[in-house]
Amino acid sequence: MTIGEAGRHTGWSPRMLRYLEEEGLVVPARTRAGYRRYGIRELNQLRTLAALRSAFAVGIDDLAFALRLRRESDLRAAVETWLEGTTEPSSQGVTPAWVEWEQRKQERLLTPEAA
Amino acid sequence: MTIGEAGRHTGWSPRMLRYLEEEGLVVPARTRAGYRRYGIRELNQLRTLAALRSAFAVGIDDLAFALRLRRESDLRAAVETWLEGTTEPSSQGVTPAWVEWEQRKQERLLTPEAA
DNA sequence: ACAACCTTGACAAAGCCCTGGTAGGGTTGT
DNA sequence: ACAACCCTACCAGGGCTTTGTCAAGGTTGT
Repeated sequence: MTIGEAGRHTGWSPRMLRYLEEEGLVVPARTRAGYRRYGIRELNQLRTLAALRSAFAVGIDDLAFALRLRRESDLRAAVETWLEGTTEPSSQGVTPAWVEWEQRKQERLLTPEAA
Repeated sequence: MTIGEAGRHTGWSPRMLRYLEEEGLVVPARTRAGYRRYGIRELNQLRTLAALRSAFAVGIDDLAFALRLRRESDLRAAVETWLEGTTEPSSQGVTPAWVEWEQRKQERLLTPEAA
């Protein structure tokens, strides 16, 4: 299935399909001559992507970031630790020791040169 | 610790601290008169945030999305399922049945009105 | 009381994201 | 061989993000 056909089946313009490939979100195989070849798998990705966007107002850059999170484990660890620091309820005035400890963990993650 | 002091300690401008609050990334408590009150917890969040940005080139919107992922479980499930469809190795020409099945899972997640 | 700080709200410039279009050239099925 | 399609590379414009600045007014420590 060529890029034009894929576009007609999914509602994306060829231009956008090339853009999505550039962003690493939907990367089709190529023929020997360089033509993009979309299969069932890619079609489903494209339809799902469109649905995600309209149902949750998720941007392309957001999905790209989610991909980065899956691929770069350092980044994932740092972000997760930061999220913990953000989401934990945190008592009002006092700062319990474990909070400090959590935050230290972040600093360690973010300064790899201290090895 | 007031917004100005927090800024001096972390390198953020007061303007940016208000912006970060607006985005839900670092939300300080308030005094009865409405002044923002930054504690150790917030200072650490701010420093870590700056480090994340410069070490991994992560945008503020990216972190905001990570927060959304943590809070909205529907969104998280949909994105994770989509990621699986994207990252799985996928054999060349044929489309094994389990891929179809995976993709169906996504469609189910994205059409809640089909209940 | 007064200086120094805080509040919200608005405007604005620089820059990036998204998307379309166009130009010049290669591939393919009939 | 020809029409219809695909490729890459570039420019462009509307919209959003990021950040600063200014205005008019409230709070606070000395």
